[in-house]
Amino acid sequence: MTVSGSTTQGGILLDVDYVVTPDQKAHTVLYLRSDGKRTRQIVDDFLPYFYVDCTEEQLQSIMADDQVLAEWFLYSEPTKRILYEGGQLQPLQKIYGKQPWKVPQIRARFASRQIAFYEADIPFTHRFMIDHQIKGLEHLDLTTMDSTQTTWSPRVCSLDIEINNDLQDTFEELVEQAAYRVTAIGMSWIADGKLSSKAFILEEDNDQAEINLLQSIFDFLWQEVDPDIIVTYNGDIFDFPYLVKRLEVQGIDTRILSPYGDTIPQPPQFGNGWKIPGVLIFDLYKRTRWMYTDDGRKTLDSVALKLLGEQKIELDISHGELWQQSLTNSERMKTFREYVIRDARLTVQLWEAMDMPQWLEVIKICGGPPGDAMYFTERQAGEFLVFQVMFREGILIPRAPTAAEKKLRKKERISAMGGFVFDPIRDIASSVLLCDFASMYPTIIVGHNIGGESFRGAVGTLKDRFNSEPRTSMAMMQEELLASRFEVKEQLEGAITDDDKKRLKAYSWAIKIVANSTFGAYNFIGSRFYDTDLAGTITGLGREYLQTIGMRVEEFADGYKTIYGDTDSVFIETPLNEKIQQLWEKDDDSITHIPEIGQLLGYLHEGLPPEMKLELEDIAYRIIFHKGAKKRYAYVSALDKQVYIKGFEAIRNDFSPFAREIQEFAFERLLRSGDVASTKKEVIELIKKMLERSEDQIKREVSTYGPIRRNPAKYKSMTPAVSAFLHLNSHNDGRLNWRDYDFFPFIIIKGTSSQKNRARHPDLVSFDEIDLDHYIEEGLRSIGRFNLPISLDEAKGIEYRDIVSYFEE
DNA sequence: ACGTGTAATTG
DNA sequence: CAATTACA
Repeated sequence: MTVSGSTTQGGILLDVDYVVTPDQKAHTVLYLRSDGKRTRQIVDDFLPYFYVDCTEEQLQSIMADDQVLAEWFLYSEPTKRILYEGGQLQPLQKIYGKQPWKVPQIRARFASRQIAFYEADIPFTHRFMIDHQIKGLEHLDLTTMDSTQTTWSPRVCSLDIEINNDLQDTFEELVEQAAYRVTAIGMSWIADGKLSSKAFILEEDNDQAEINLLQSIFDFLWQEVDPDIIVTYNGDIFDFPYLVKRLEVQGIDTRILSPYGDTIPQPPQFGNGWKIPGVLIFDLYKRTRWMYTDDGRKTLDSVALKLLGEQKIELDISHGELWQQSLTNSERMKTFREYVIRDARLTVQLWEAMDMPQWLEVIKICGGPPGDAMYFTERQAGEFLVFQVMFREGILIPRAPTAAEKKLRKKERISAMGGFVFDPIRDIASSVLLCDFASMYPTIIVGHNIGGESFRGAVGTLKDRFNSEPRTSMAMMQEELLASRFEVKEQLEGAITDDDKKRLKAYSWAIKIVANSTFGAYNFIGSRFYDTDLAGTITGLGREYLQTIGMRVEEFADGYKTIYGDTDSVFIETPLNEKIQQLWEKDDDSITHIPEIGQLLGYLHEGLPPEMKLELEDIAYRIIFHKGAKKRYAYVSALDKQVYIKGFEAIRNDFSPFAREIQEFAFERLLRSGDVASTKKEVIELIKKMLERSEDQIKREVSTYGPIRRNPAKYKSMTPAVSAFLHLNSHNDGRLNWRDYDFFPFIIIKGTSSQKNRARHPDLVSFDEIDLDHYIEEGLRSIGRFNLPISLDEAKGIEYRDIVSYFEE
């Protein structure tokens, strides 16, 4: 390992990239933040390689008659690696070569000779991270190539451009020509916890002024702000492509967009975003999918309103016109400046509000190159950590499936069975222990040494399907994650400052994400680790353990009963009424020592692998089930006295807030009082009061959101939300685009025909049109389902318009 | 573009 | 019944 021309001992690894030398060799570029300064280092002796299953002699004779191969090839070495499937040690040739991008072409020459190859589909920069066992965004020592954990936090800066246009065109149309002047650029950045903003505004309407503006912006960005991360809102489809194009139009070298001034920005590839070597870039819009906003859209304003609570500033004219007026009117200039700064500030504030710092923790844990890992899915992050462990242990990373293989998998797949769910045996119960397995599937994987290396096949007893040697990569990875999560939890208990707590919580969250995401990969057709038999064995073990626990509860002592459970949880009814009553009456939420609980948990742990831990999650003073329906319950905690609702309509976003409030109130009253008759009265009182609210408030509360997932024409069965969109669109001459909405708000208006004919956008509904009966019934219907006699008929004593007339008839 | 299990509504 | 959704 040689770092050529190294001027530094090391630093925070911001990203990895590579350049090609004139003799067609790949040199790795490490981008670092070293003692606060930006620096890059070249590694000149890390080469692309992969493994082939043949002898040295074979390799030589192939090389002799294959010109393409010989040209790429540099040297080879005999080696041994463990095969992922079956875990056998295999002698192989490790072959090194020149250009990384030629690997697919080179491996094909072995495939055509029926020679097996391995790890020929790991991208070069990924290979670098894995082979050096290093982590991004952590401190990298260049002399030892070791990563160490730091508490470093990046400098984040937002970038937002304005152009002289009324934005009637689509982003694509604007970018196509880049015909309009850049009139302003806003930046907002956080350094040492302090937020600063700056607006650069074009003050004259001529080319030279625009050129000067564009140049000064990047001087300022790289000299003064010096960001590690540039964050935008829609920057991938607008700000970056527009800027690059506009720089070209004005004859400015696009390399000013690089902190080193010598590389050009790279457009998105494989679903990534724009890249500028040396700085990380992220478009926040990418993470707003399926976010609930008030108007159902995902503009910066809608998302900022939702997450930052900041109201939109309404402009009476377009951005372009505002800029034009600002050239001669200082008041307008002030407004324009405020507007530019505001958008930049909101964008940088969203970075935190959208929990992006937490995702940086995932990047650190998984060890992927930060520029790519920024765009990883949770599964990809989990898999990358497995790659890191596999390399360390000398196990070959399985090949990614081709498109054809994925298609075949989809066709032939027999999905693994999932978790087991108990039928609730009560409508209502008290003194119930809510227990669950901590990280159930990860602990099963560790406890049984599960993985492709040890799997003997889906035959025989579940517990006997895995060899104990070799230790699998998945089990090792999960074991390490469980240990570090345990460590973080201990640190968290000792943490004093809010900053430390926040950092540790983010880290703990990230570990959990990475651990949990890998199990699902076994059942995912796109994964390298796809194996439904293996997945089925894990879930099968889970079902076995859960059912055993369920039975053991009742063997423990009289009065203990399993009344419900789902996948990794058991709800245990106990005879501890007096002690739990005492807990309930205590003001704080600490657990008074109840020896029976400890004894029960001890009893339940007998026979479990040591890694598996059944934990007491909460104690329900009272709990309600809808008998016969799984995954639905509500309880009040004897510890923190809060009401928790799971699965019911009261927490479902496809029910109106109006109906949800009715159900939530009913649960709240019933759980606390335990009295059906008084609850019933109180619910009726509540509905009366709700109907006395202002028309505006009621209208807001009956507005419900439904998703628009595809082109409305492609729906076989029209949902109210889609039909409300079509209705609104017909009032806008068909100009609306369904893609602008993730969730579309609608209100059902009075009438007798089907809902799809009565769904309207709230703006097109007057209060008198609202079908209030529909919404009251929605609320009452869900209460009626408690199996507790609060029926619809009884509740019809409510006095209000239509129901009054119903009684008069 | 991690997984399965489940309940509910609409037409 | 199928289609659709959102939850655990």
